[in-house]
Amino acid sequence: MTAPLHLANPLGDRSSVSQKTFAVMECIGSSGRPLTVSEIAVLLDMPTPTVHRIVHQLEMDGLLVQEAGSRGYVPGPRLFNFALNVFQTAVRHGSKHAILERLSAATGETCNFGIISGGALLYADRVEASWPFGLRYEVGSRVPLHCTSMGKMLLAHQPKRRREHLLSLSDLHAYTDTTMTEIPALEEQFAQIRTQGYSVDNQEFLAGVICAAVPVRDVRGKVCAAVAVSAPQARMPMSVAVQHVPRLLAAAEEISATWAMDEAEEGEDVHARI
Amino acid sequence: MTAPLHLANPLGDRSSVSQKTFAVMECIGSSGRPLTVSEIAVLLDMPTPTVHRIVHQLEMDGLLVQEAGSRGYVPGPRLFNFALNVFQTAVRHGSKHAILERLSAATGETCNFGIISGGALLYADRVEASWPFGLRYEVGSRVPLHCTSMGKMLLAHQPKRRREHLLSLSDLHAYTDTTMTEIPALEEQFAQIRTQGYSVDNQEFLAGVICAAVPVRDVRGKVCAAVAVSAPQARMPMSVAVQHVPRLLAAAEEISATWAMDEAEEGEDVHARI
DNA sequence: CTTCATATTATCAAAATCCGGAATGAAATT
DNA sequence: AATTTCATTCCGGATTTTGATAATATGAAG
Repeated sequence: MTAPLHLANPLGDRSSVSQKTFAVMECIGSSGRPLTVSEIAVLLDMPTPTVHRIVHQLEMDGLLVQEAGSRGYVPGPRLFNFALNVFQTAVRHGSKHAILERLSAATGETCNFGIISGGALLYADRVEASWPFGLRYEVGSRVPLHCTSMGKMLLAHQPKRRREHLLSLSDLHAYTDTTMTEIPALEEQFAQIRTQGYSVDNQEFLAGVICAAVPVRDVRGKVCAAVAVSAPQARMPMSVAVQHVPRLLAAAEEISATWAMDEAEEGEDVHARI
Repeated sequence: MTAPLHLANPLGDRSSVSQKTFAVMECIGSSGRPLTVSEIAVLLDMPTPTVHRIVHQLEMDGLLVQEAGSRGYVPGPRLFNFALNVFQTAVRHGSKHAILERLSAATGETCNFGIISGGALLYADRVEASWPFGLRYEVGSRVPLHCTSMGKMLLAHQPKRRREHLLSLSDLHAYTDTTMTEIPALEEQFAQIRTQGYSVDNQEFLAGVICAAVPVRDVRGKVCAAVAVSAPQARMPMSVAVQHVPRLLAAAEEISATWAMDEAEEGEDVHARI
């Protein structure tokens, strides 16, 4: 429970069966070729009997099939079908991504869209600037809430109760010497964030990296996500970051608008759609 | 172990955690809209706490995310990425499908590609004839081995040991009055199938349905899959079905040829590809 | 603002599953 | 035929899973 959430789990935990099972499917999916039981065992560093059990189960479920002739396994029909369905729901995702791309083009920097997920900030979408810049926090990564611009923005707009809960899950680790680790100081900043309408990260998580974030509101006006721009200080000092805020706000507004459209499509009974 | 495999499990067993977990993901994927914990519980007929636990775990793993604002969950970035990978491996699958389409056009009937999977015959691919014909065994379905043309073809070419094992798993259920349920009679037919190079199903599984199948061989010449044509007897009496055999053989040969191409691409160290 | 109905999340002891080393069996390679 | 590699089965101890119950949060209605 007091899990070390510091950074994103790079390949996922593997403590539960489900996690191991998904890891096996992911492994086969990303390799793009038939994999044998023992190859999977090596790639995932798991005991052979365990992999065998999982693969066998997945075969019984129609999720994997043995490539005709060879000994390797490939995604089965049911998995293709599942992948297709997941993909079709991506249209919603699409319009948001396009907005981020325009924002990135306008600012010339990397732009992110984040939400709170699992007690941390999840990079739900991102568009990289074309600049050569080593640091890569990919989509799906999780970063701490208390020392990132999007994290602080979202914390600032949580109900007090939930904010306290979220902060209690964190150890408020000091990643750099500007990281804020005291709750009173953070609360003071949250108030300021609510007033000024944007938040910044002045190298509080990664030395040399500056970010600025604005809130994204849902149909009812509640803050539910954030949009941010990030870049090395050398290229984007704080004064420049702040100048991007109006553009960020415009993009956030556009994203909110896409949700209003979604809303119109819905409204049926649960059973009607399946 | 003595599982009733008669027909395909329509929505999959749900005895293990992994199966339940996948069912939850599948449910969200196929609904195409955000689903809440309790909606999922209703749809899958599972206890709410169980669904809650699974969803929470999936959220932690980055596979699901809570749709900004709402309480419903949608596929997360990691799941999109996975779906993309699974899809990319479909190109390989693609060439086989094109061959089946040509075969279906040439014969004017529904054509299938099947393999043995999980002790039954799995429809790994199929192309439907445009004729109006109610019966639909979709891709991913499993049918018995002992009373289908593809099943008998594949059984006939298994090593004796494995064939005995596969038959022992089956209860040799009599689906129609032409179904063969005696091992000696089946063995006799297997010998005939090996000699004549094709197998037929004379309404042994479904009354009124005729099928003919030929073997597909892997690079080393071993039989590893089957191609079949099927249609209602009214349209395709046995005499007509047998006339399609040369076309079937040609298609099987084409499919084998695509594997020879695959083979050329492979041959690297396991670690090189991930 | 308070109350009520509904949905979500936490708890916990019993029960079932999972685990993986070791042994065995099958198949490819030399 | 011998050798090596890979796949599969076994099995009892350890860990996880389970789901009824209860506490809590949310949102609507009064």
